[in-house]
Amino acid sequence: MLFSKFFIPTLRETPAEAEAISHVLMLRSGYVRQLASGLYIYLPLAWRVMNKINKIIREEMDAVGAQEISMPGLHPAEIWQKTGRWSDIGDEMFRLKDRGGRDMCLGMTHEEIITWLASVEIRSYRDLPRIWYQIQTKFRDEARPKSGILRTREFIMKDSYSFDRDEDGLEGSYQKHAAAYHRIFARCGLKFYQVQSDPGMMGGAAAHEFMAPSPAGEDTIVLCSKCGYAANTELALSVPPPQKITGAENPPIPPLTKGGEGGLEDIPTPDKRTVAEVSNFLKAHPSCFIKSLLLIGEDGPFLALVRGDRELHEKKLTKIAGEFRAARKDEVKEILGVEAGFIGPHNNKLKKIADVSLKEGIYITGANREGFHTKGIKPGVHFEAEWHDIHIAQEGDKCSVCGAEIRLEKAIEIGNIFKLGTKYSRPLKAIYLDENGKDRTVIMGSYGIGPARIAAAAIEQNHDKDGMIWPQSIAPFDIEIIPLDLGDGEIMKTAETIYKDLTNERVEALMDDRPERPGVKFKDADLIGIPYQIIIGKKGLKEGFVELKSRRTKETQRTAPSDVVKRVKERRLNAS
RNA sequence: CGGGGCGUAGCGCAGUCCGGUAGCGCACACGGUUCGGGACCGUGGAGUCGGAGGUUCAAAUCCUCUCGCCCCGACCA
Repeated sequence: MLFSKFFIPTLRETPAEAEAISHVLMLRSGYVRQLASGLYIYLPLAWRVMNKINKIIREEMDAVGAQEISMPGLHPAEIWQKTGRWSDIGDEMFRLKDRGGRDMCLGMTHEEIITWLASVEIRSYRDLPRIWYQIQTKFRDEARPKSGILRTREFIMKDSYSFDRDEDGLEGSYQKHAAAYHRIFARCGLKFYQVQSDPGMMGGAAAHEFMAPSPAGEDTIVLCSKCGYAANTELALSVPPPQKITGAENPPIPPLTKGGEGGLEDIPTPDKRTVAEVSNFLKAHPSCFIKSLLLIGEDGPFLALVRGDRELHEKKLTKIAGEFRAARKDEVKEILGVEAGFIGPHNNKLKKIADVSLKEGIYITGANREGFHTKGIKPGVHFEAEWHDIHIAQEGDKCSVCGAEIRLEKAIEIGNIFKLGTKYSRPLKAIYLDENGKDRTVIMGSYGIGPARIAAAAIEQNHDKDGMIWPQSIAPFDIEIIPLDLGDGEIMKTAETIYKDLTNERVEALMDDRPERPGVKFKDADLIGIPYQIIIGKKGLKEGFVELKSRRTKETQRTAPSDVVKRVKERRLNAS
């Protein structure tokens, strides 16, 4: 391909609206243009990358026996009404009416549609198992599109769906997908983790996400390098380290009473309400405090208790206690008779859900008395509670499985796998007859990959100050040929010969035949990030060599023009 | 949906507080000199100042409304 004929509108300056590195680089190096918030045009370079990614996905999906189909992007409302999602899903679904006034929507995902197909076509246990997939556009009216192509309102997704006779079958399909996904992401040159995730509104029992670590990621994952525990913080368990009493000038230890048993002591803490304020005032570490949060649940008010140095995990608590909201100021006063800054778990009969980190230790909490905190609180002694892990895992916590220290990383979700069970097959009546002629509901799984996110993650993980550095497997071209002087007959003859030879060898080469100065060509080549460059200049040619340069390492190998094709092929083999 | 920021030439920005003929750099076109890491000189074209309404002799600038884009949070099937 000739650079002069190929549309690569590189930018010298960084566009103002871009923040994420992948976004900045994709704009600057002429890969994408933004049409509107969350809507992007993929220019030729980006589209080549997408096609390479999709090709890898197809190969690996086909290899586990999946079959590609294509479903409509426009759906009738009726089918979404049958599964209840027409009303469960809010503004995120694009809705419209056809000319006959029928409700329609743009597909955000295709569980309903594929299950409809299964319900019509799958009759017998002999028709199972099945895996069907497509690579197709989805529409979601995102509350906040962001980070370039990482979160958009229209995007391409590989989505596959498995249909099995029973749970064992589903487990098999699930593992097939997990294995295929590992191969896909590895082949795309990504660093990634498979982590436990929240099945959420998809319903069903188990779910995992595939996460590419990157500061641009929207998710945080918890990782244990000792036992391999890996989970999204939306559900990750962890064990906070013991409370820090040492060094405290005012430890939460209660004064001794006659019986030798620790009693409670109220200490004045005027106008000190937050953990930070009281901790500062009393010179005691935040882990010596109990944070008491008054919440209003479906069955009335209750207290959520977490240690002062940890945050309440609302999602975890919702799973335990159902929907809730924070109590308003006047409600706190009415229910506990005291301002929010001074409430504590003792002296009241409210239902309490406490974080497991509070099981050990002695604490300071609000005294349920204006301007006072109470010292010497022993959970289990001075108050009773239901115990659960309801804190957000954070750096410094220990692994809940093996006790080793965990670490947290930001990550981009590039794929997910869900065990759906019968959430869709039951309402849509995807039923088969088993060997005994008995009706059974098909067991389903759903599995997604975001090709654009693979591309963005690849850039986030592979770039330097000069631009992108594509993994060989998904690079838009294998190599860029850079003849430095178009006016020099020998340079051009050498460049054209190499270009032709590479093309004959099915190496995809981009030749920068523009009448630009060398500096411009070098800068653009580094920006667009093709993994290898062949630089052909007057000086080298005089001594009989061209330069084969690695974009990543910037290492340059002097090579005879006649050898360069061979060398390139060697490198490609090593890379894959 | 809550909080913040920004809309001026294709791109990056100044000018807005304090109203008075719309500017700079890059890019673009032409001529010349250059040619191994975003060259230099000269000439030139290009702007409904996001939009609507208002105040004023006069509005990019002040007021009201509105649209769009970005960032943080909420949400994320």
